[in-house]
Amino acid sequence: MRLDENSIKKYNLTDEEIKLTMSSYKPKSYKANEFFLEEGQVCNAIGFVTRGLFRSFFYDDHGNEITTDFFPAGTLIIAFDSFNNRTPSREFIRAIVESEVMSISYEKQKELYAKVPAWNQICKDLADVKSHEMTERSKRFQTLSATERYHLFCKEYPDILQQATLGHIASYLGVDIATLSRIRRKK
Amino acid sequence: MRLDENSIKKYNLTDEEIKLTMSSYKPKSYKANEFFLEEGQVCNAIGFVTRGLFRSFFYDDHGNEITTDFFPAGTLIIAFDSFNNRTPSREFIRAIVESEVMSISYEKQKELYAKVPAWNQICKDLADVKSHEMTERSKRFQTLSATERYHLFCKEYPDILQQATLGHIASYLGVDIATLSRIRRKK
DNA sequence: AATCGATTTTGATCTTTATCAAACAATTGA
DNA sequence: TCAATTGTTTGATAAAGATCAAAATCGATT
Repeated sequence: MRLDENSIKKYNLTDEEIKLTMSSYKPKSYKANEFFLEEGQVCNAIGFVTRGLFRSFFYDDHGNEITTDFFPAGTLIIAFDSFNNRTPSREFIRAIVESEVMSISYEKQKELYAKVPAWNQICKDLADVKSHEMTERSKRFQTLSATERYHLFCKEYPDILQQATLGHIASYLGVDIATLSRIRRKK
Repeated sequence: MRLDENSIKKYNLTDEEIKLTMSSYKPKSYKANEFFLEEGQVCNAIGFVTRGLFRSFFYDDHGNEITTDFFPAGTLIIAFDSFNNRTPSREFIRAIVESEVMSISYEKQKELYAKVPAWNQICKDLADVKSHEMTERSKRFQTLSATERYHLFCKEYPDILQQATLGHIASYLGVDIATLSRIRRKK
């Protein structure tokens, strides 16, 4: 989920509101492999990735890590369900490389809702974007082969391609590691 | 997306608000194969299915109909992207059997926002539910075989199983028709 | 009841993807 | 720098799923 200066403009925030928003966010650094969120925790913050790359994943029945999403710089990092419903997350979110995040706690976020009304709309829109993204992702599984999904991934996320391992990408695309290795070679 | 009396209770609507809401919805009947929404139209209404079954679909590059969702009684029927962004839909929504829908226009919906504040929260929550559903759907494509996806579908939607064709379900699950026929036989 | 169209099943075959195991390469930390 | 770990490639083989075409079934209509 991407959030940048342009996309925020249309909400016409006042300088005061922008200041309030900015001061609510705190920067934090993450070493490679450090967790933004561990399984079983309630997701207590929304993070805005300013540098680096994260991924979210869970363990399937066979104990394999299944990557569900990547969070490069410029995107929001959040365990949606856990954050919204205040329930323990069944996912991990972990830095792939050294990263930096501006984050805001659940409580601060609630305060912002009251002080900066536009935030309600922003969060509604974020939920819409998220559901759109997930719908597109499902459509690809419905209609594309493993090879096609991989090529689309390469085109869309050339940056992630450099930093994530083959294994991360394979599980994200729902393909076996060995198979993805062969797909990659053929290009 | 399901919406029933129980799920609506937590918003503590006043009698007045409930009356306003109810009077904003108009019933409409659909014959089998009639369209709730045709491709290229802007989705101008949210519908609440009271009877019957709908499905949404689009055409892929080879001209095949790809079913993206089913809408049985008790669920909301809406082309999310189109409705929210006021853009022409790339999907069709069509009745599978004779059906009935309570629907509200985009404009009326906007009015409700103003008159019944809780509707903002309801719609935010609906977006959250939608993104949750789509995330789960993606996870299944990532981790389950065609057979496993089909069995889960049978368990979760025994009613749809009776009314939709094999072809509808096959494309929904991302499986070839012939393959799904064989999967079904083996059970 | 006969017919038309749509849907489903089936057989034969081909392609894609998974599995298992081993070798190889890269990375990290002592 | 040298293990030790982690990640990637490769080969052989099996299983899953797609494709094509024909036959069978089902429903609705005349």
